[in-house]
Amino acid sequence: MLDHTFFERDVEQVARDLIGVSIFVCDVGGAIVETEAYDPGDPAAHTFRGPTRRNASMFGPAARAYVYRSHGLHWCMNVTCGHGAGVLIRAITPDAGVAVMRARRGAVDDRLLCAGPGRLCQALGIDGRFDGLPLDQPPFTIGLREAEPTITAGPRIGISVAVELPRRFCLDGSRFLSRPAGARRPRRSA
DNA sequence: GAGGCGATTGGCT
DNA sequence: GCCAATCGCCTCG
Repeated sequence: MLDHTFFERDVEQVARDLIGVSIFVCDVGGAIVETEAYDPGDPAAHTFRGPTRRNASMFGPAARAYVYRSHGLHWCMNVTCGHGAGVLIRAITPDAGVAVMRARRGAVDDRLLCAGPGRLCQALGIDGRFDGLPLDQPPFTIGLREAEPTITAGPRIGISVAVELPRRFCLDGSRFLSRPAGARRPRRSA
């Protein structure tokens, strides 16, 4: 189990070190394969302009969930690192509870079950009620990674400022990324 | 108080 | 490739 000191480090390092870490919600989940780092000095971050009602949990304790609604209909989850910094979890491998994931997501290709922040939250049943919850307590379970992964860094997805900063981290060779490592535009086929 | 827009996704052309 | 869905948050007046 990762303790809070893991999350209270440089946010880019946390984002790298989360690749390969398993995350479950009520025993549904898998290994993280794609993350993005955000901090308050970053124009692309929700916390760039200081605390607001929405981003309050990002300014709270580290090692908690920051869950926000995107485009009015999707939920996305970050891991908080304290002081307005956090790591967006963009994709995991569907390892445990795949039948539950398929039921929640509808009949889709398994590669797309958790390939994207909105898809991932839908598959794990994460919504606004999870905002601010500690990650080291139920319904969450965080597992240690088994081996040192090979990681590729590249530009983040879906932002309009600070687009060139290489703050997206992907597990090399994963089939479950929201789009290929290093790419700059959303995956089209789906 | 009003208007614009988004750390997305899925469907249609 | 383009665009709608959908609504809360944020900015500005």
